Amino acid sequence: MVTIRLTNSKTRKKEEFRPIDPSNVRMYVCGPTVYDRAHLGNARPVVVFDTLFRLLRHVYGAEHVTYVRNFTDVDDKINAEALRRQRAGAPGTLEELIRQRTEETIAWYHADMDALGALRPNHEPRATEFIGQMIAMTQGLIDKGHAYEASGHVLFRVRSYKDYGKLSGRSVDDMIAGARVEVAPFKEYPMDFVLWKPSSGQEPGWDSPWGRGRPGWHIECSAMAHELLGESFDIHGGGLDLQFPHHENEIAQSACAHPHGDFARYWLHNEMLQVEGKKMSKSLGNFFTVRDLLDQGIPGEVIRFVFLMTHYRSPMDWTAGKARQAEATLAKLRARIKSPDLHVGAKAPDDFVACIADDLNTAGAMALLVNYRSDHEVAGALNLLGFALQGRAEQLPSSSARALQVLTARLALARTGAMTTKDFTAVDALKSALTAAGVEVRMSKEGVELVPGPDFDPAKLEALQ
RNA sequence: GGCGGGUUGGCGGAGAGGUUACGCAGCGGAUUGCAAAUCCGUGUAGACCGGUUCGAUUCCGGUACCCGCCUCCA
Repeated sequence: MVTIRLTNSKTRKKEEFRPIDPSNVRMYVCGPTVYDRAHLGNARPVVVFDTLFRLLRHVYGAEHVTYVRNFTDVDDKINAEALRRQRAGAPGTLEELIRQRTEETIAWYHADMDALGALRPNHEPRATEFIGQMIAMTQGLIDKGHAYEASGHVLFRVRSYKDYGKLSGRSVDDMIAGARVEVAPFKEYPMDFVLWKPSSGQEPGWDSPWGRGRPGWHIECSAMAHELLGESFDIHGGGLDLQFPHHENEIAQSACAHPHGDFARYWLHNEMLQVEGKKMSKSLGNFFTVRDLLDQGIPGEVIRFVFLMTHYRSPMDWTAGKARQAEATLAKLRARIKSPDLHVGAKAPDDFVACIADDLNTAGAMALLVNYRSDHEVAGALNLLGFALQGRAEQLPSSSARALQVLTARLALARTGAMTTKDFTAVDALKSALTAAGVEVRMSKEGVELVPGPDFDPAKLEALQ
């Protein structure tokens, strides 16, 4: 059995991973708020935890791992977008427009993350499907004295949980001293946070013991994790930005609601993404979505490869240069696998698995990968990381494949002739036309080989026939 | 202001208290009609200052700089 070691944010140490139940390893990862296209930063945790998911499946068996990632579909940004559409003349009630918006965003999200080669989690619960559980949990917290009702809101009583701040290494007093947010007047204590809040007529709402309202953000993850994974589960993941306050609040709620459970035993946080050395933000104008990159012709697997080149606990800098290098490296790796069909089920080499099992050291694993000499090792490693074995060349439409065959033969013939006549003008003309179509021309003693490159243009190629 | 993280060769980026990381680029060579691709060879880097040690880039302390979270955007 491979030993997996993970850096647990809870203890700040790299620890050996021991699942509660090896026949059902359970992981929860915070998913997106579905109000708009996922930006590149949203994709990092998806790729990181997809890698962990694949590793767990490799070690414990695919049917023995349960991965849950939620969709937050109750949020003021969604409401705002729906309202904007209604004002712009879109037909339907606000509720319908909200539903429409979340449905369409989830479809985008799926399409974009599929393109990155991320497996779908076993469960993708939507907050709106678990309102009942959230209300029950909130009521339970009130009953136990961990929460209170004030001005139509229900608030969590932070001082009732002694370990509050432990995960993020903050003391409650320090946070109050440095707080920059205005404190709502109905709070008993400045750090108390909302479990339930009232909804106006326009806002989506559900009936509750505290009137028509909607849940606060943090309670959904606690309620859904409990419902789908139980009082105690193995891994909870998300971006470092969520460590405080989101995860801190999840722990407080869950620990108080289910004092006999551990909630999550291992907490994993991925560092943030930057773009060309700077934080990606709308104000800096370097903000872009996964779809933007895909539309620019950067394949999803290249994005995935770039992400894996950096360890998940280091800030990752997205640069155009890295994308180019990743694309070239990936193409080279593929070129080594002469017969992809023979390696469909190839297992990753032991040292490769061990490297990834060591706190997801994907960057180190990449170094091993580029040095494997056998097809089978390369294929196994690519399989584990979720890369297809077939590159662009094998996925060509049949018309392009035929054109390549024809042109290979023609070039070889012209070259053989030129060898004797010493007149290479025709050969060179064909070669530059092929290069212009994005095809790499390889000529050696063994013969002629045409390899479509990243800029391959099937139309130009077929025109040459 | 509070809390956390980082600083490795031209670039990217790991591990390990003492032996070449690795990749890309560069340079030299082989090969090639010319190229490309490929193959071979080539780089003693570790922010700064102390400490521990026979020995530190790796451990400890401090300094500087950078970054993130605490605030809509992850």
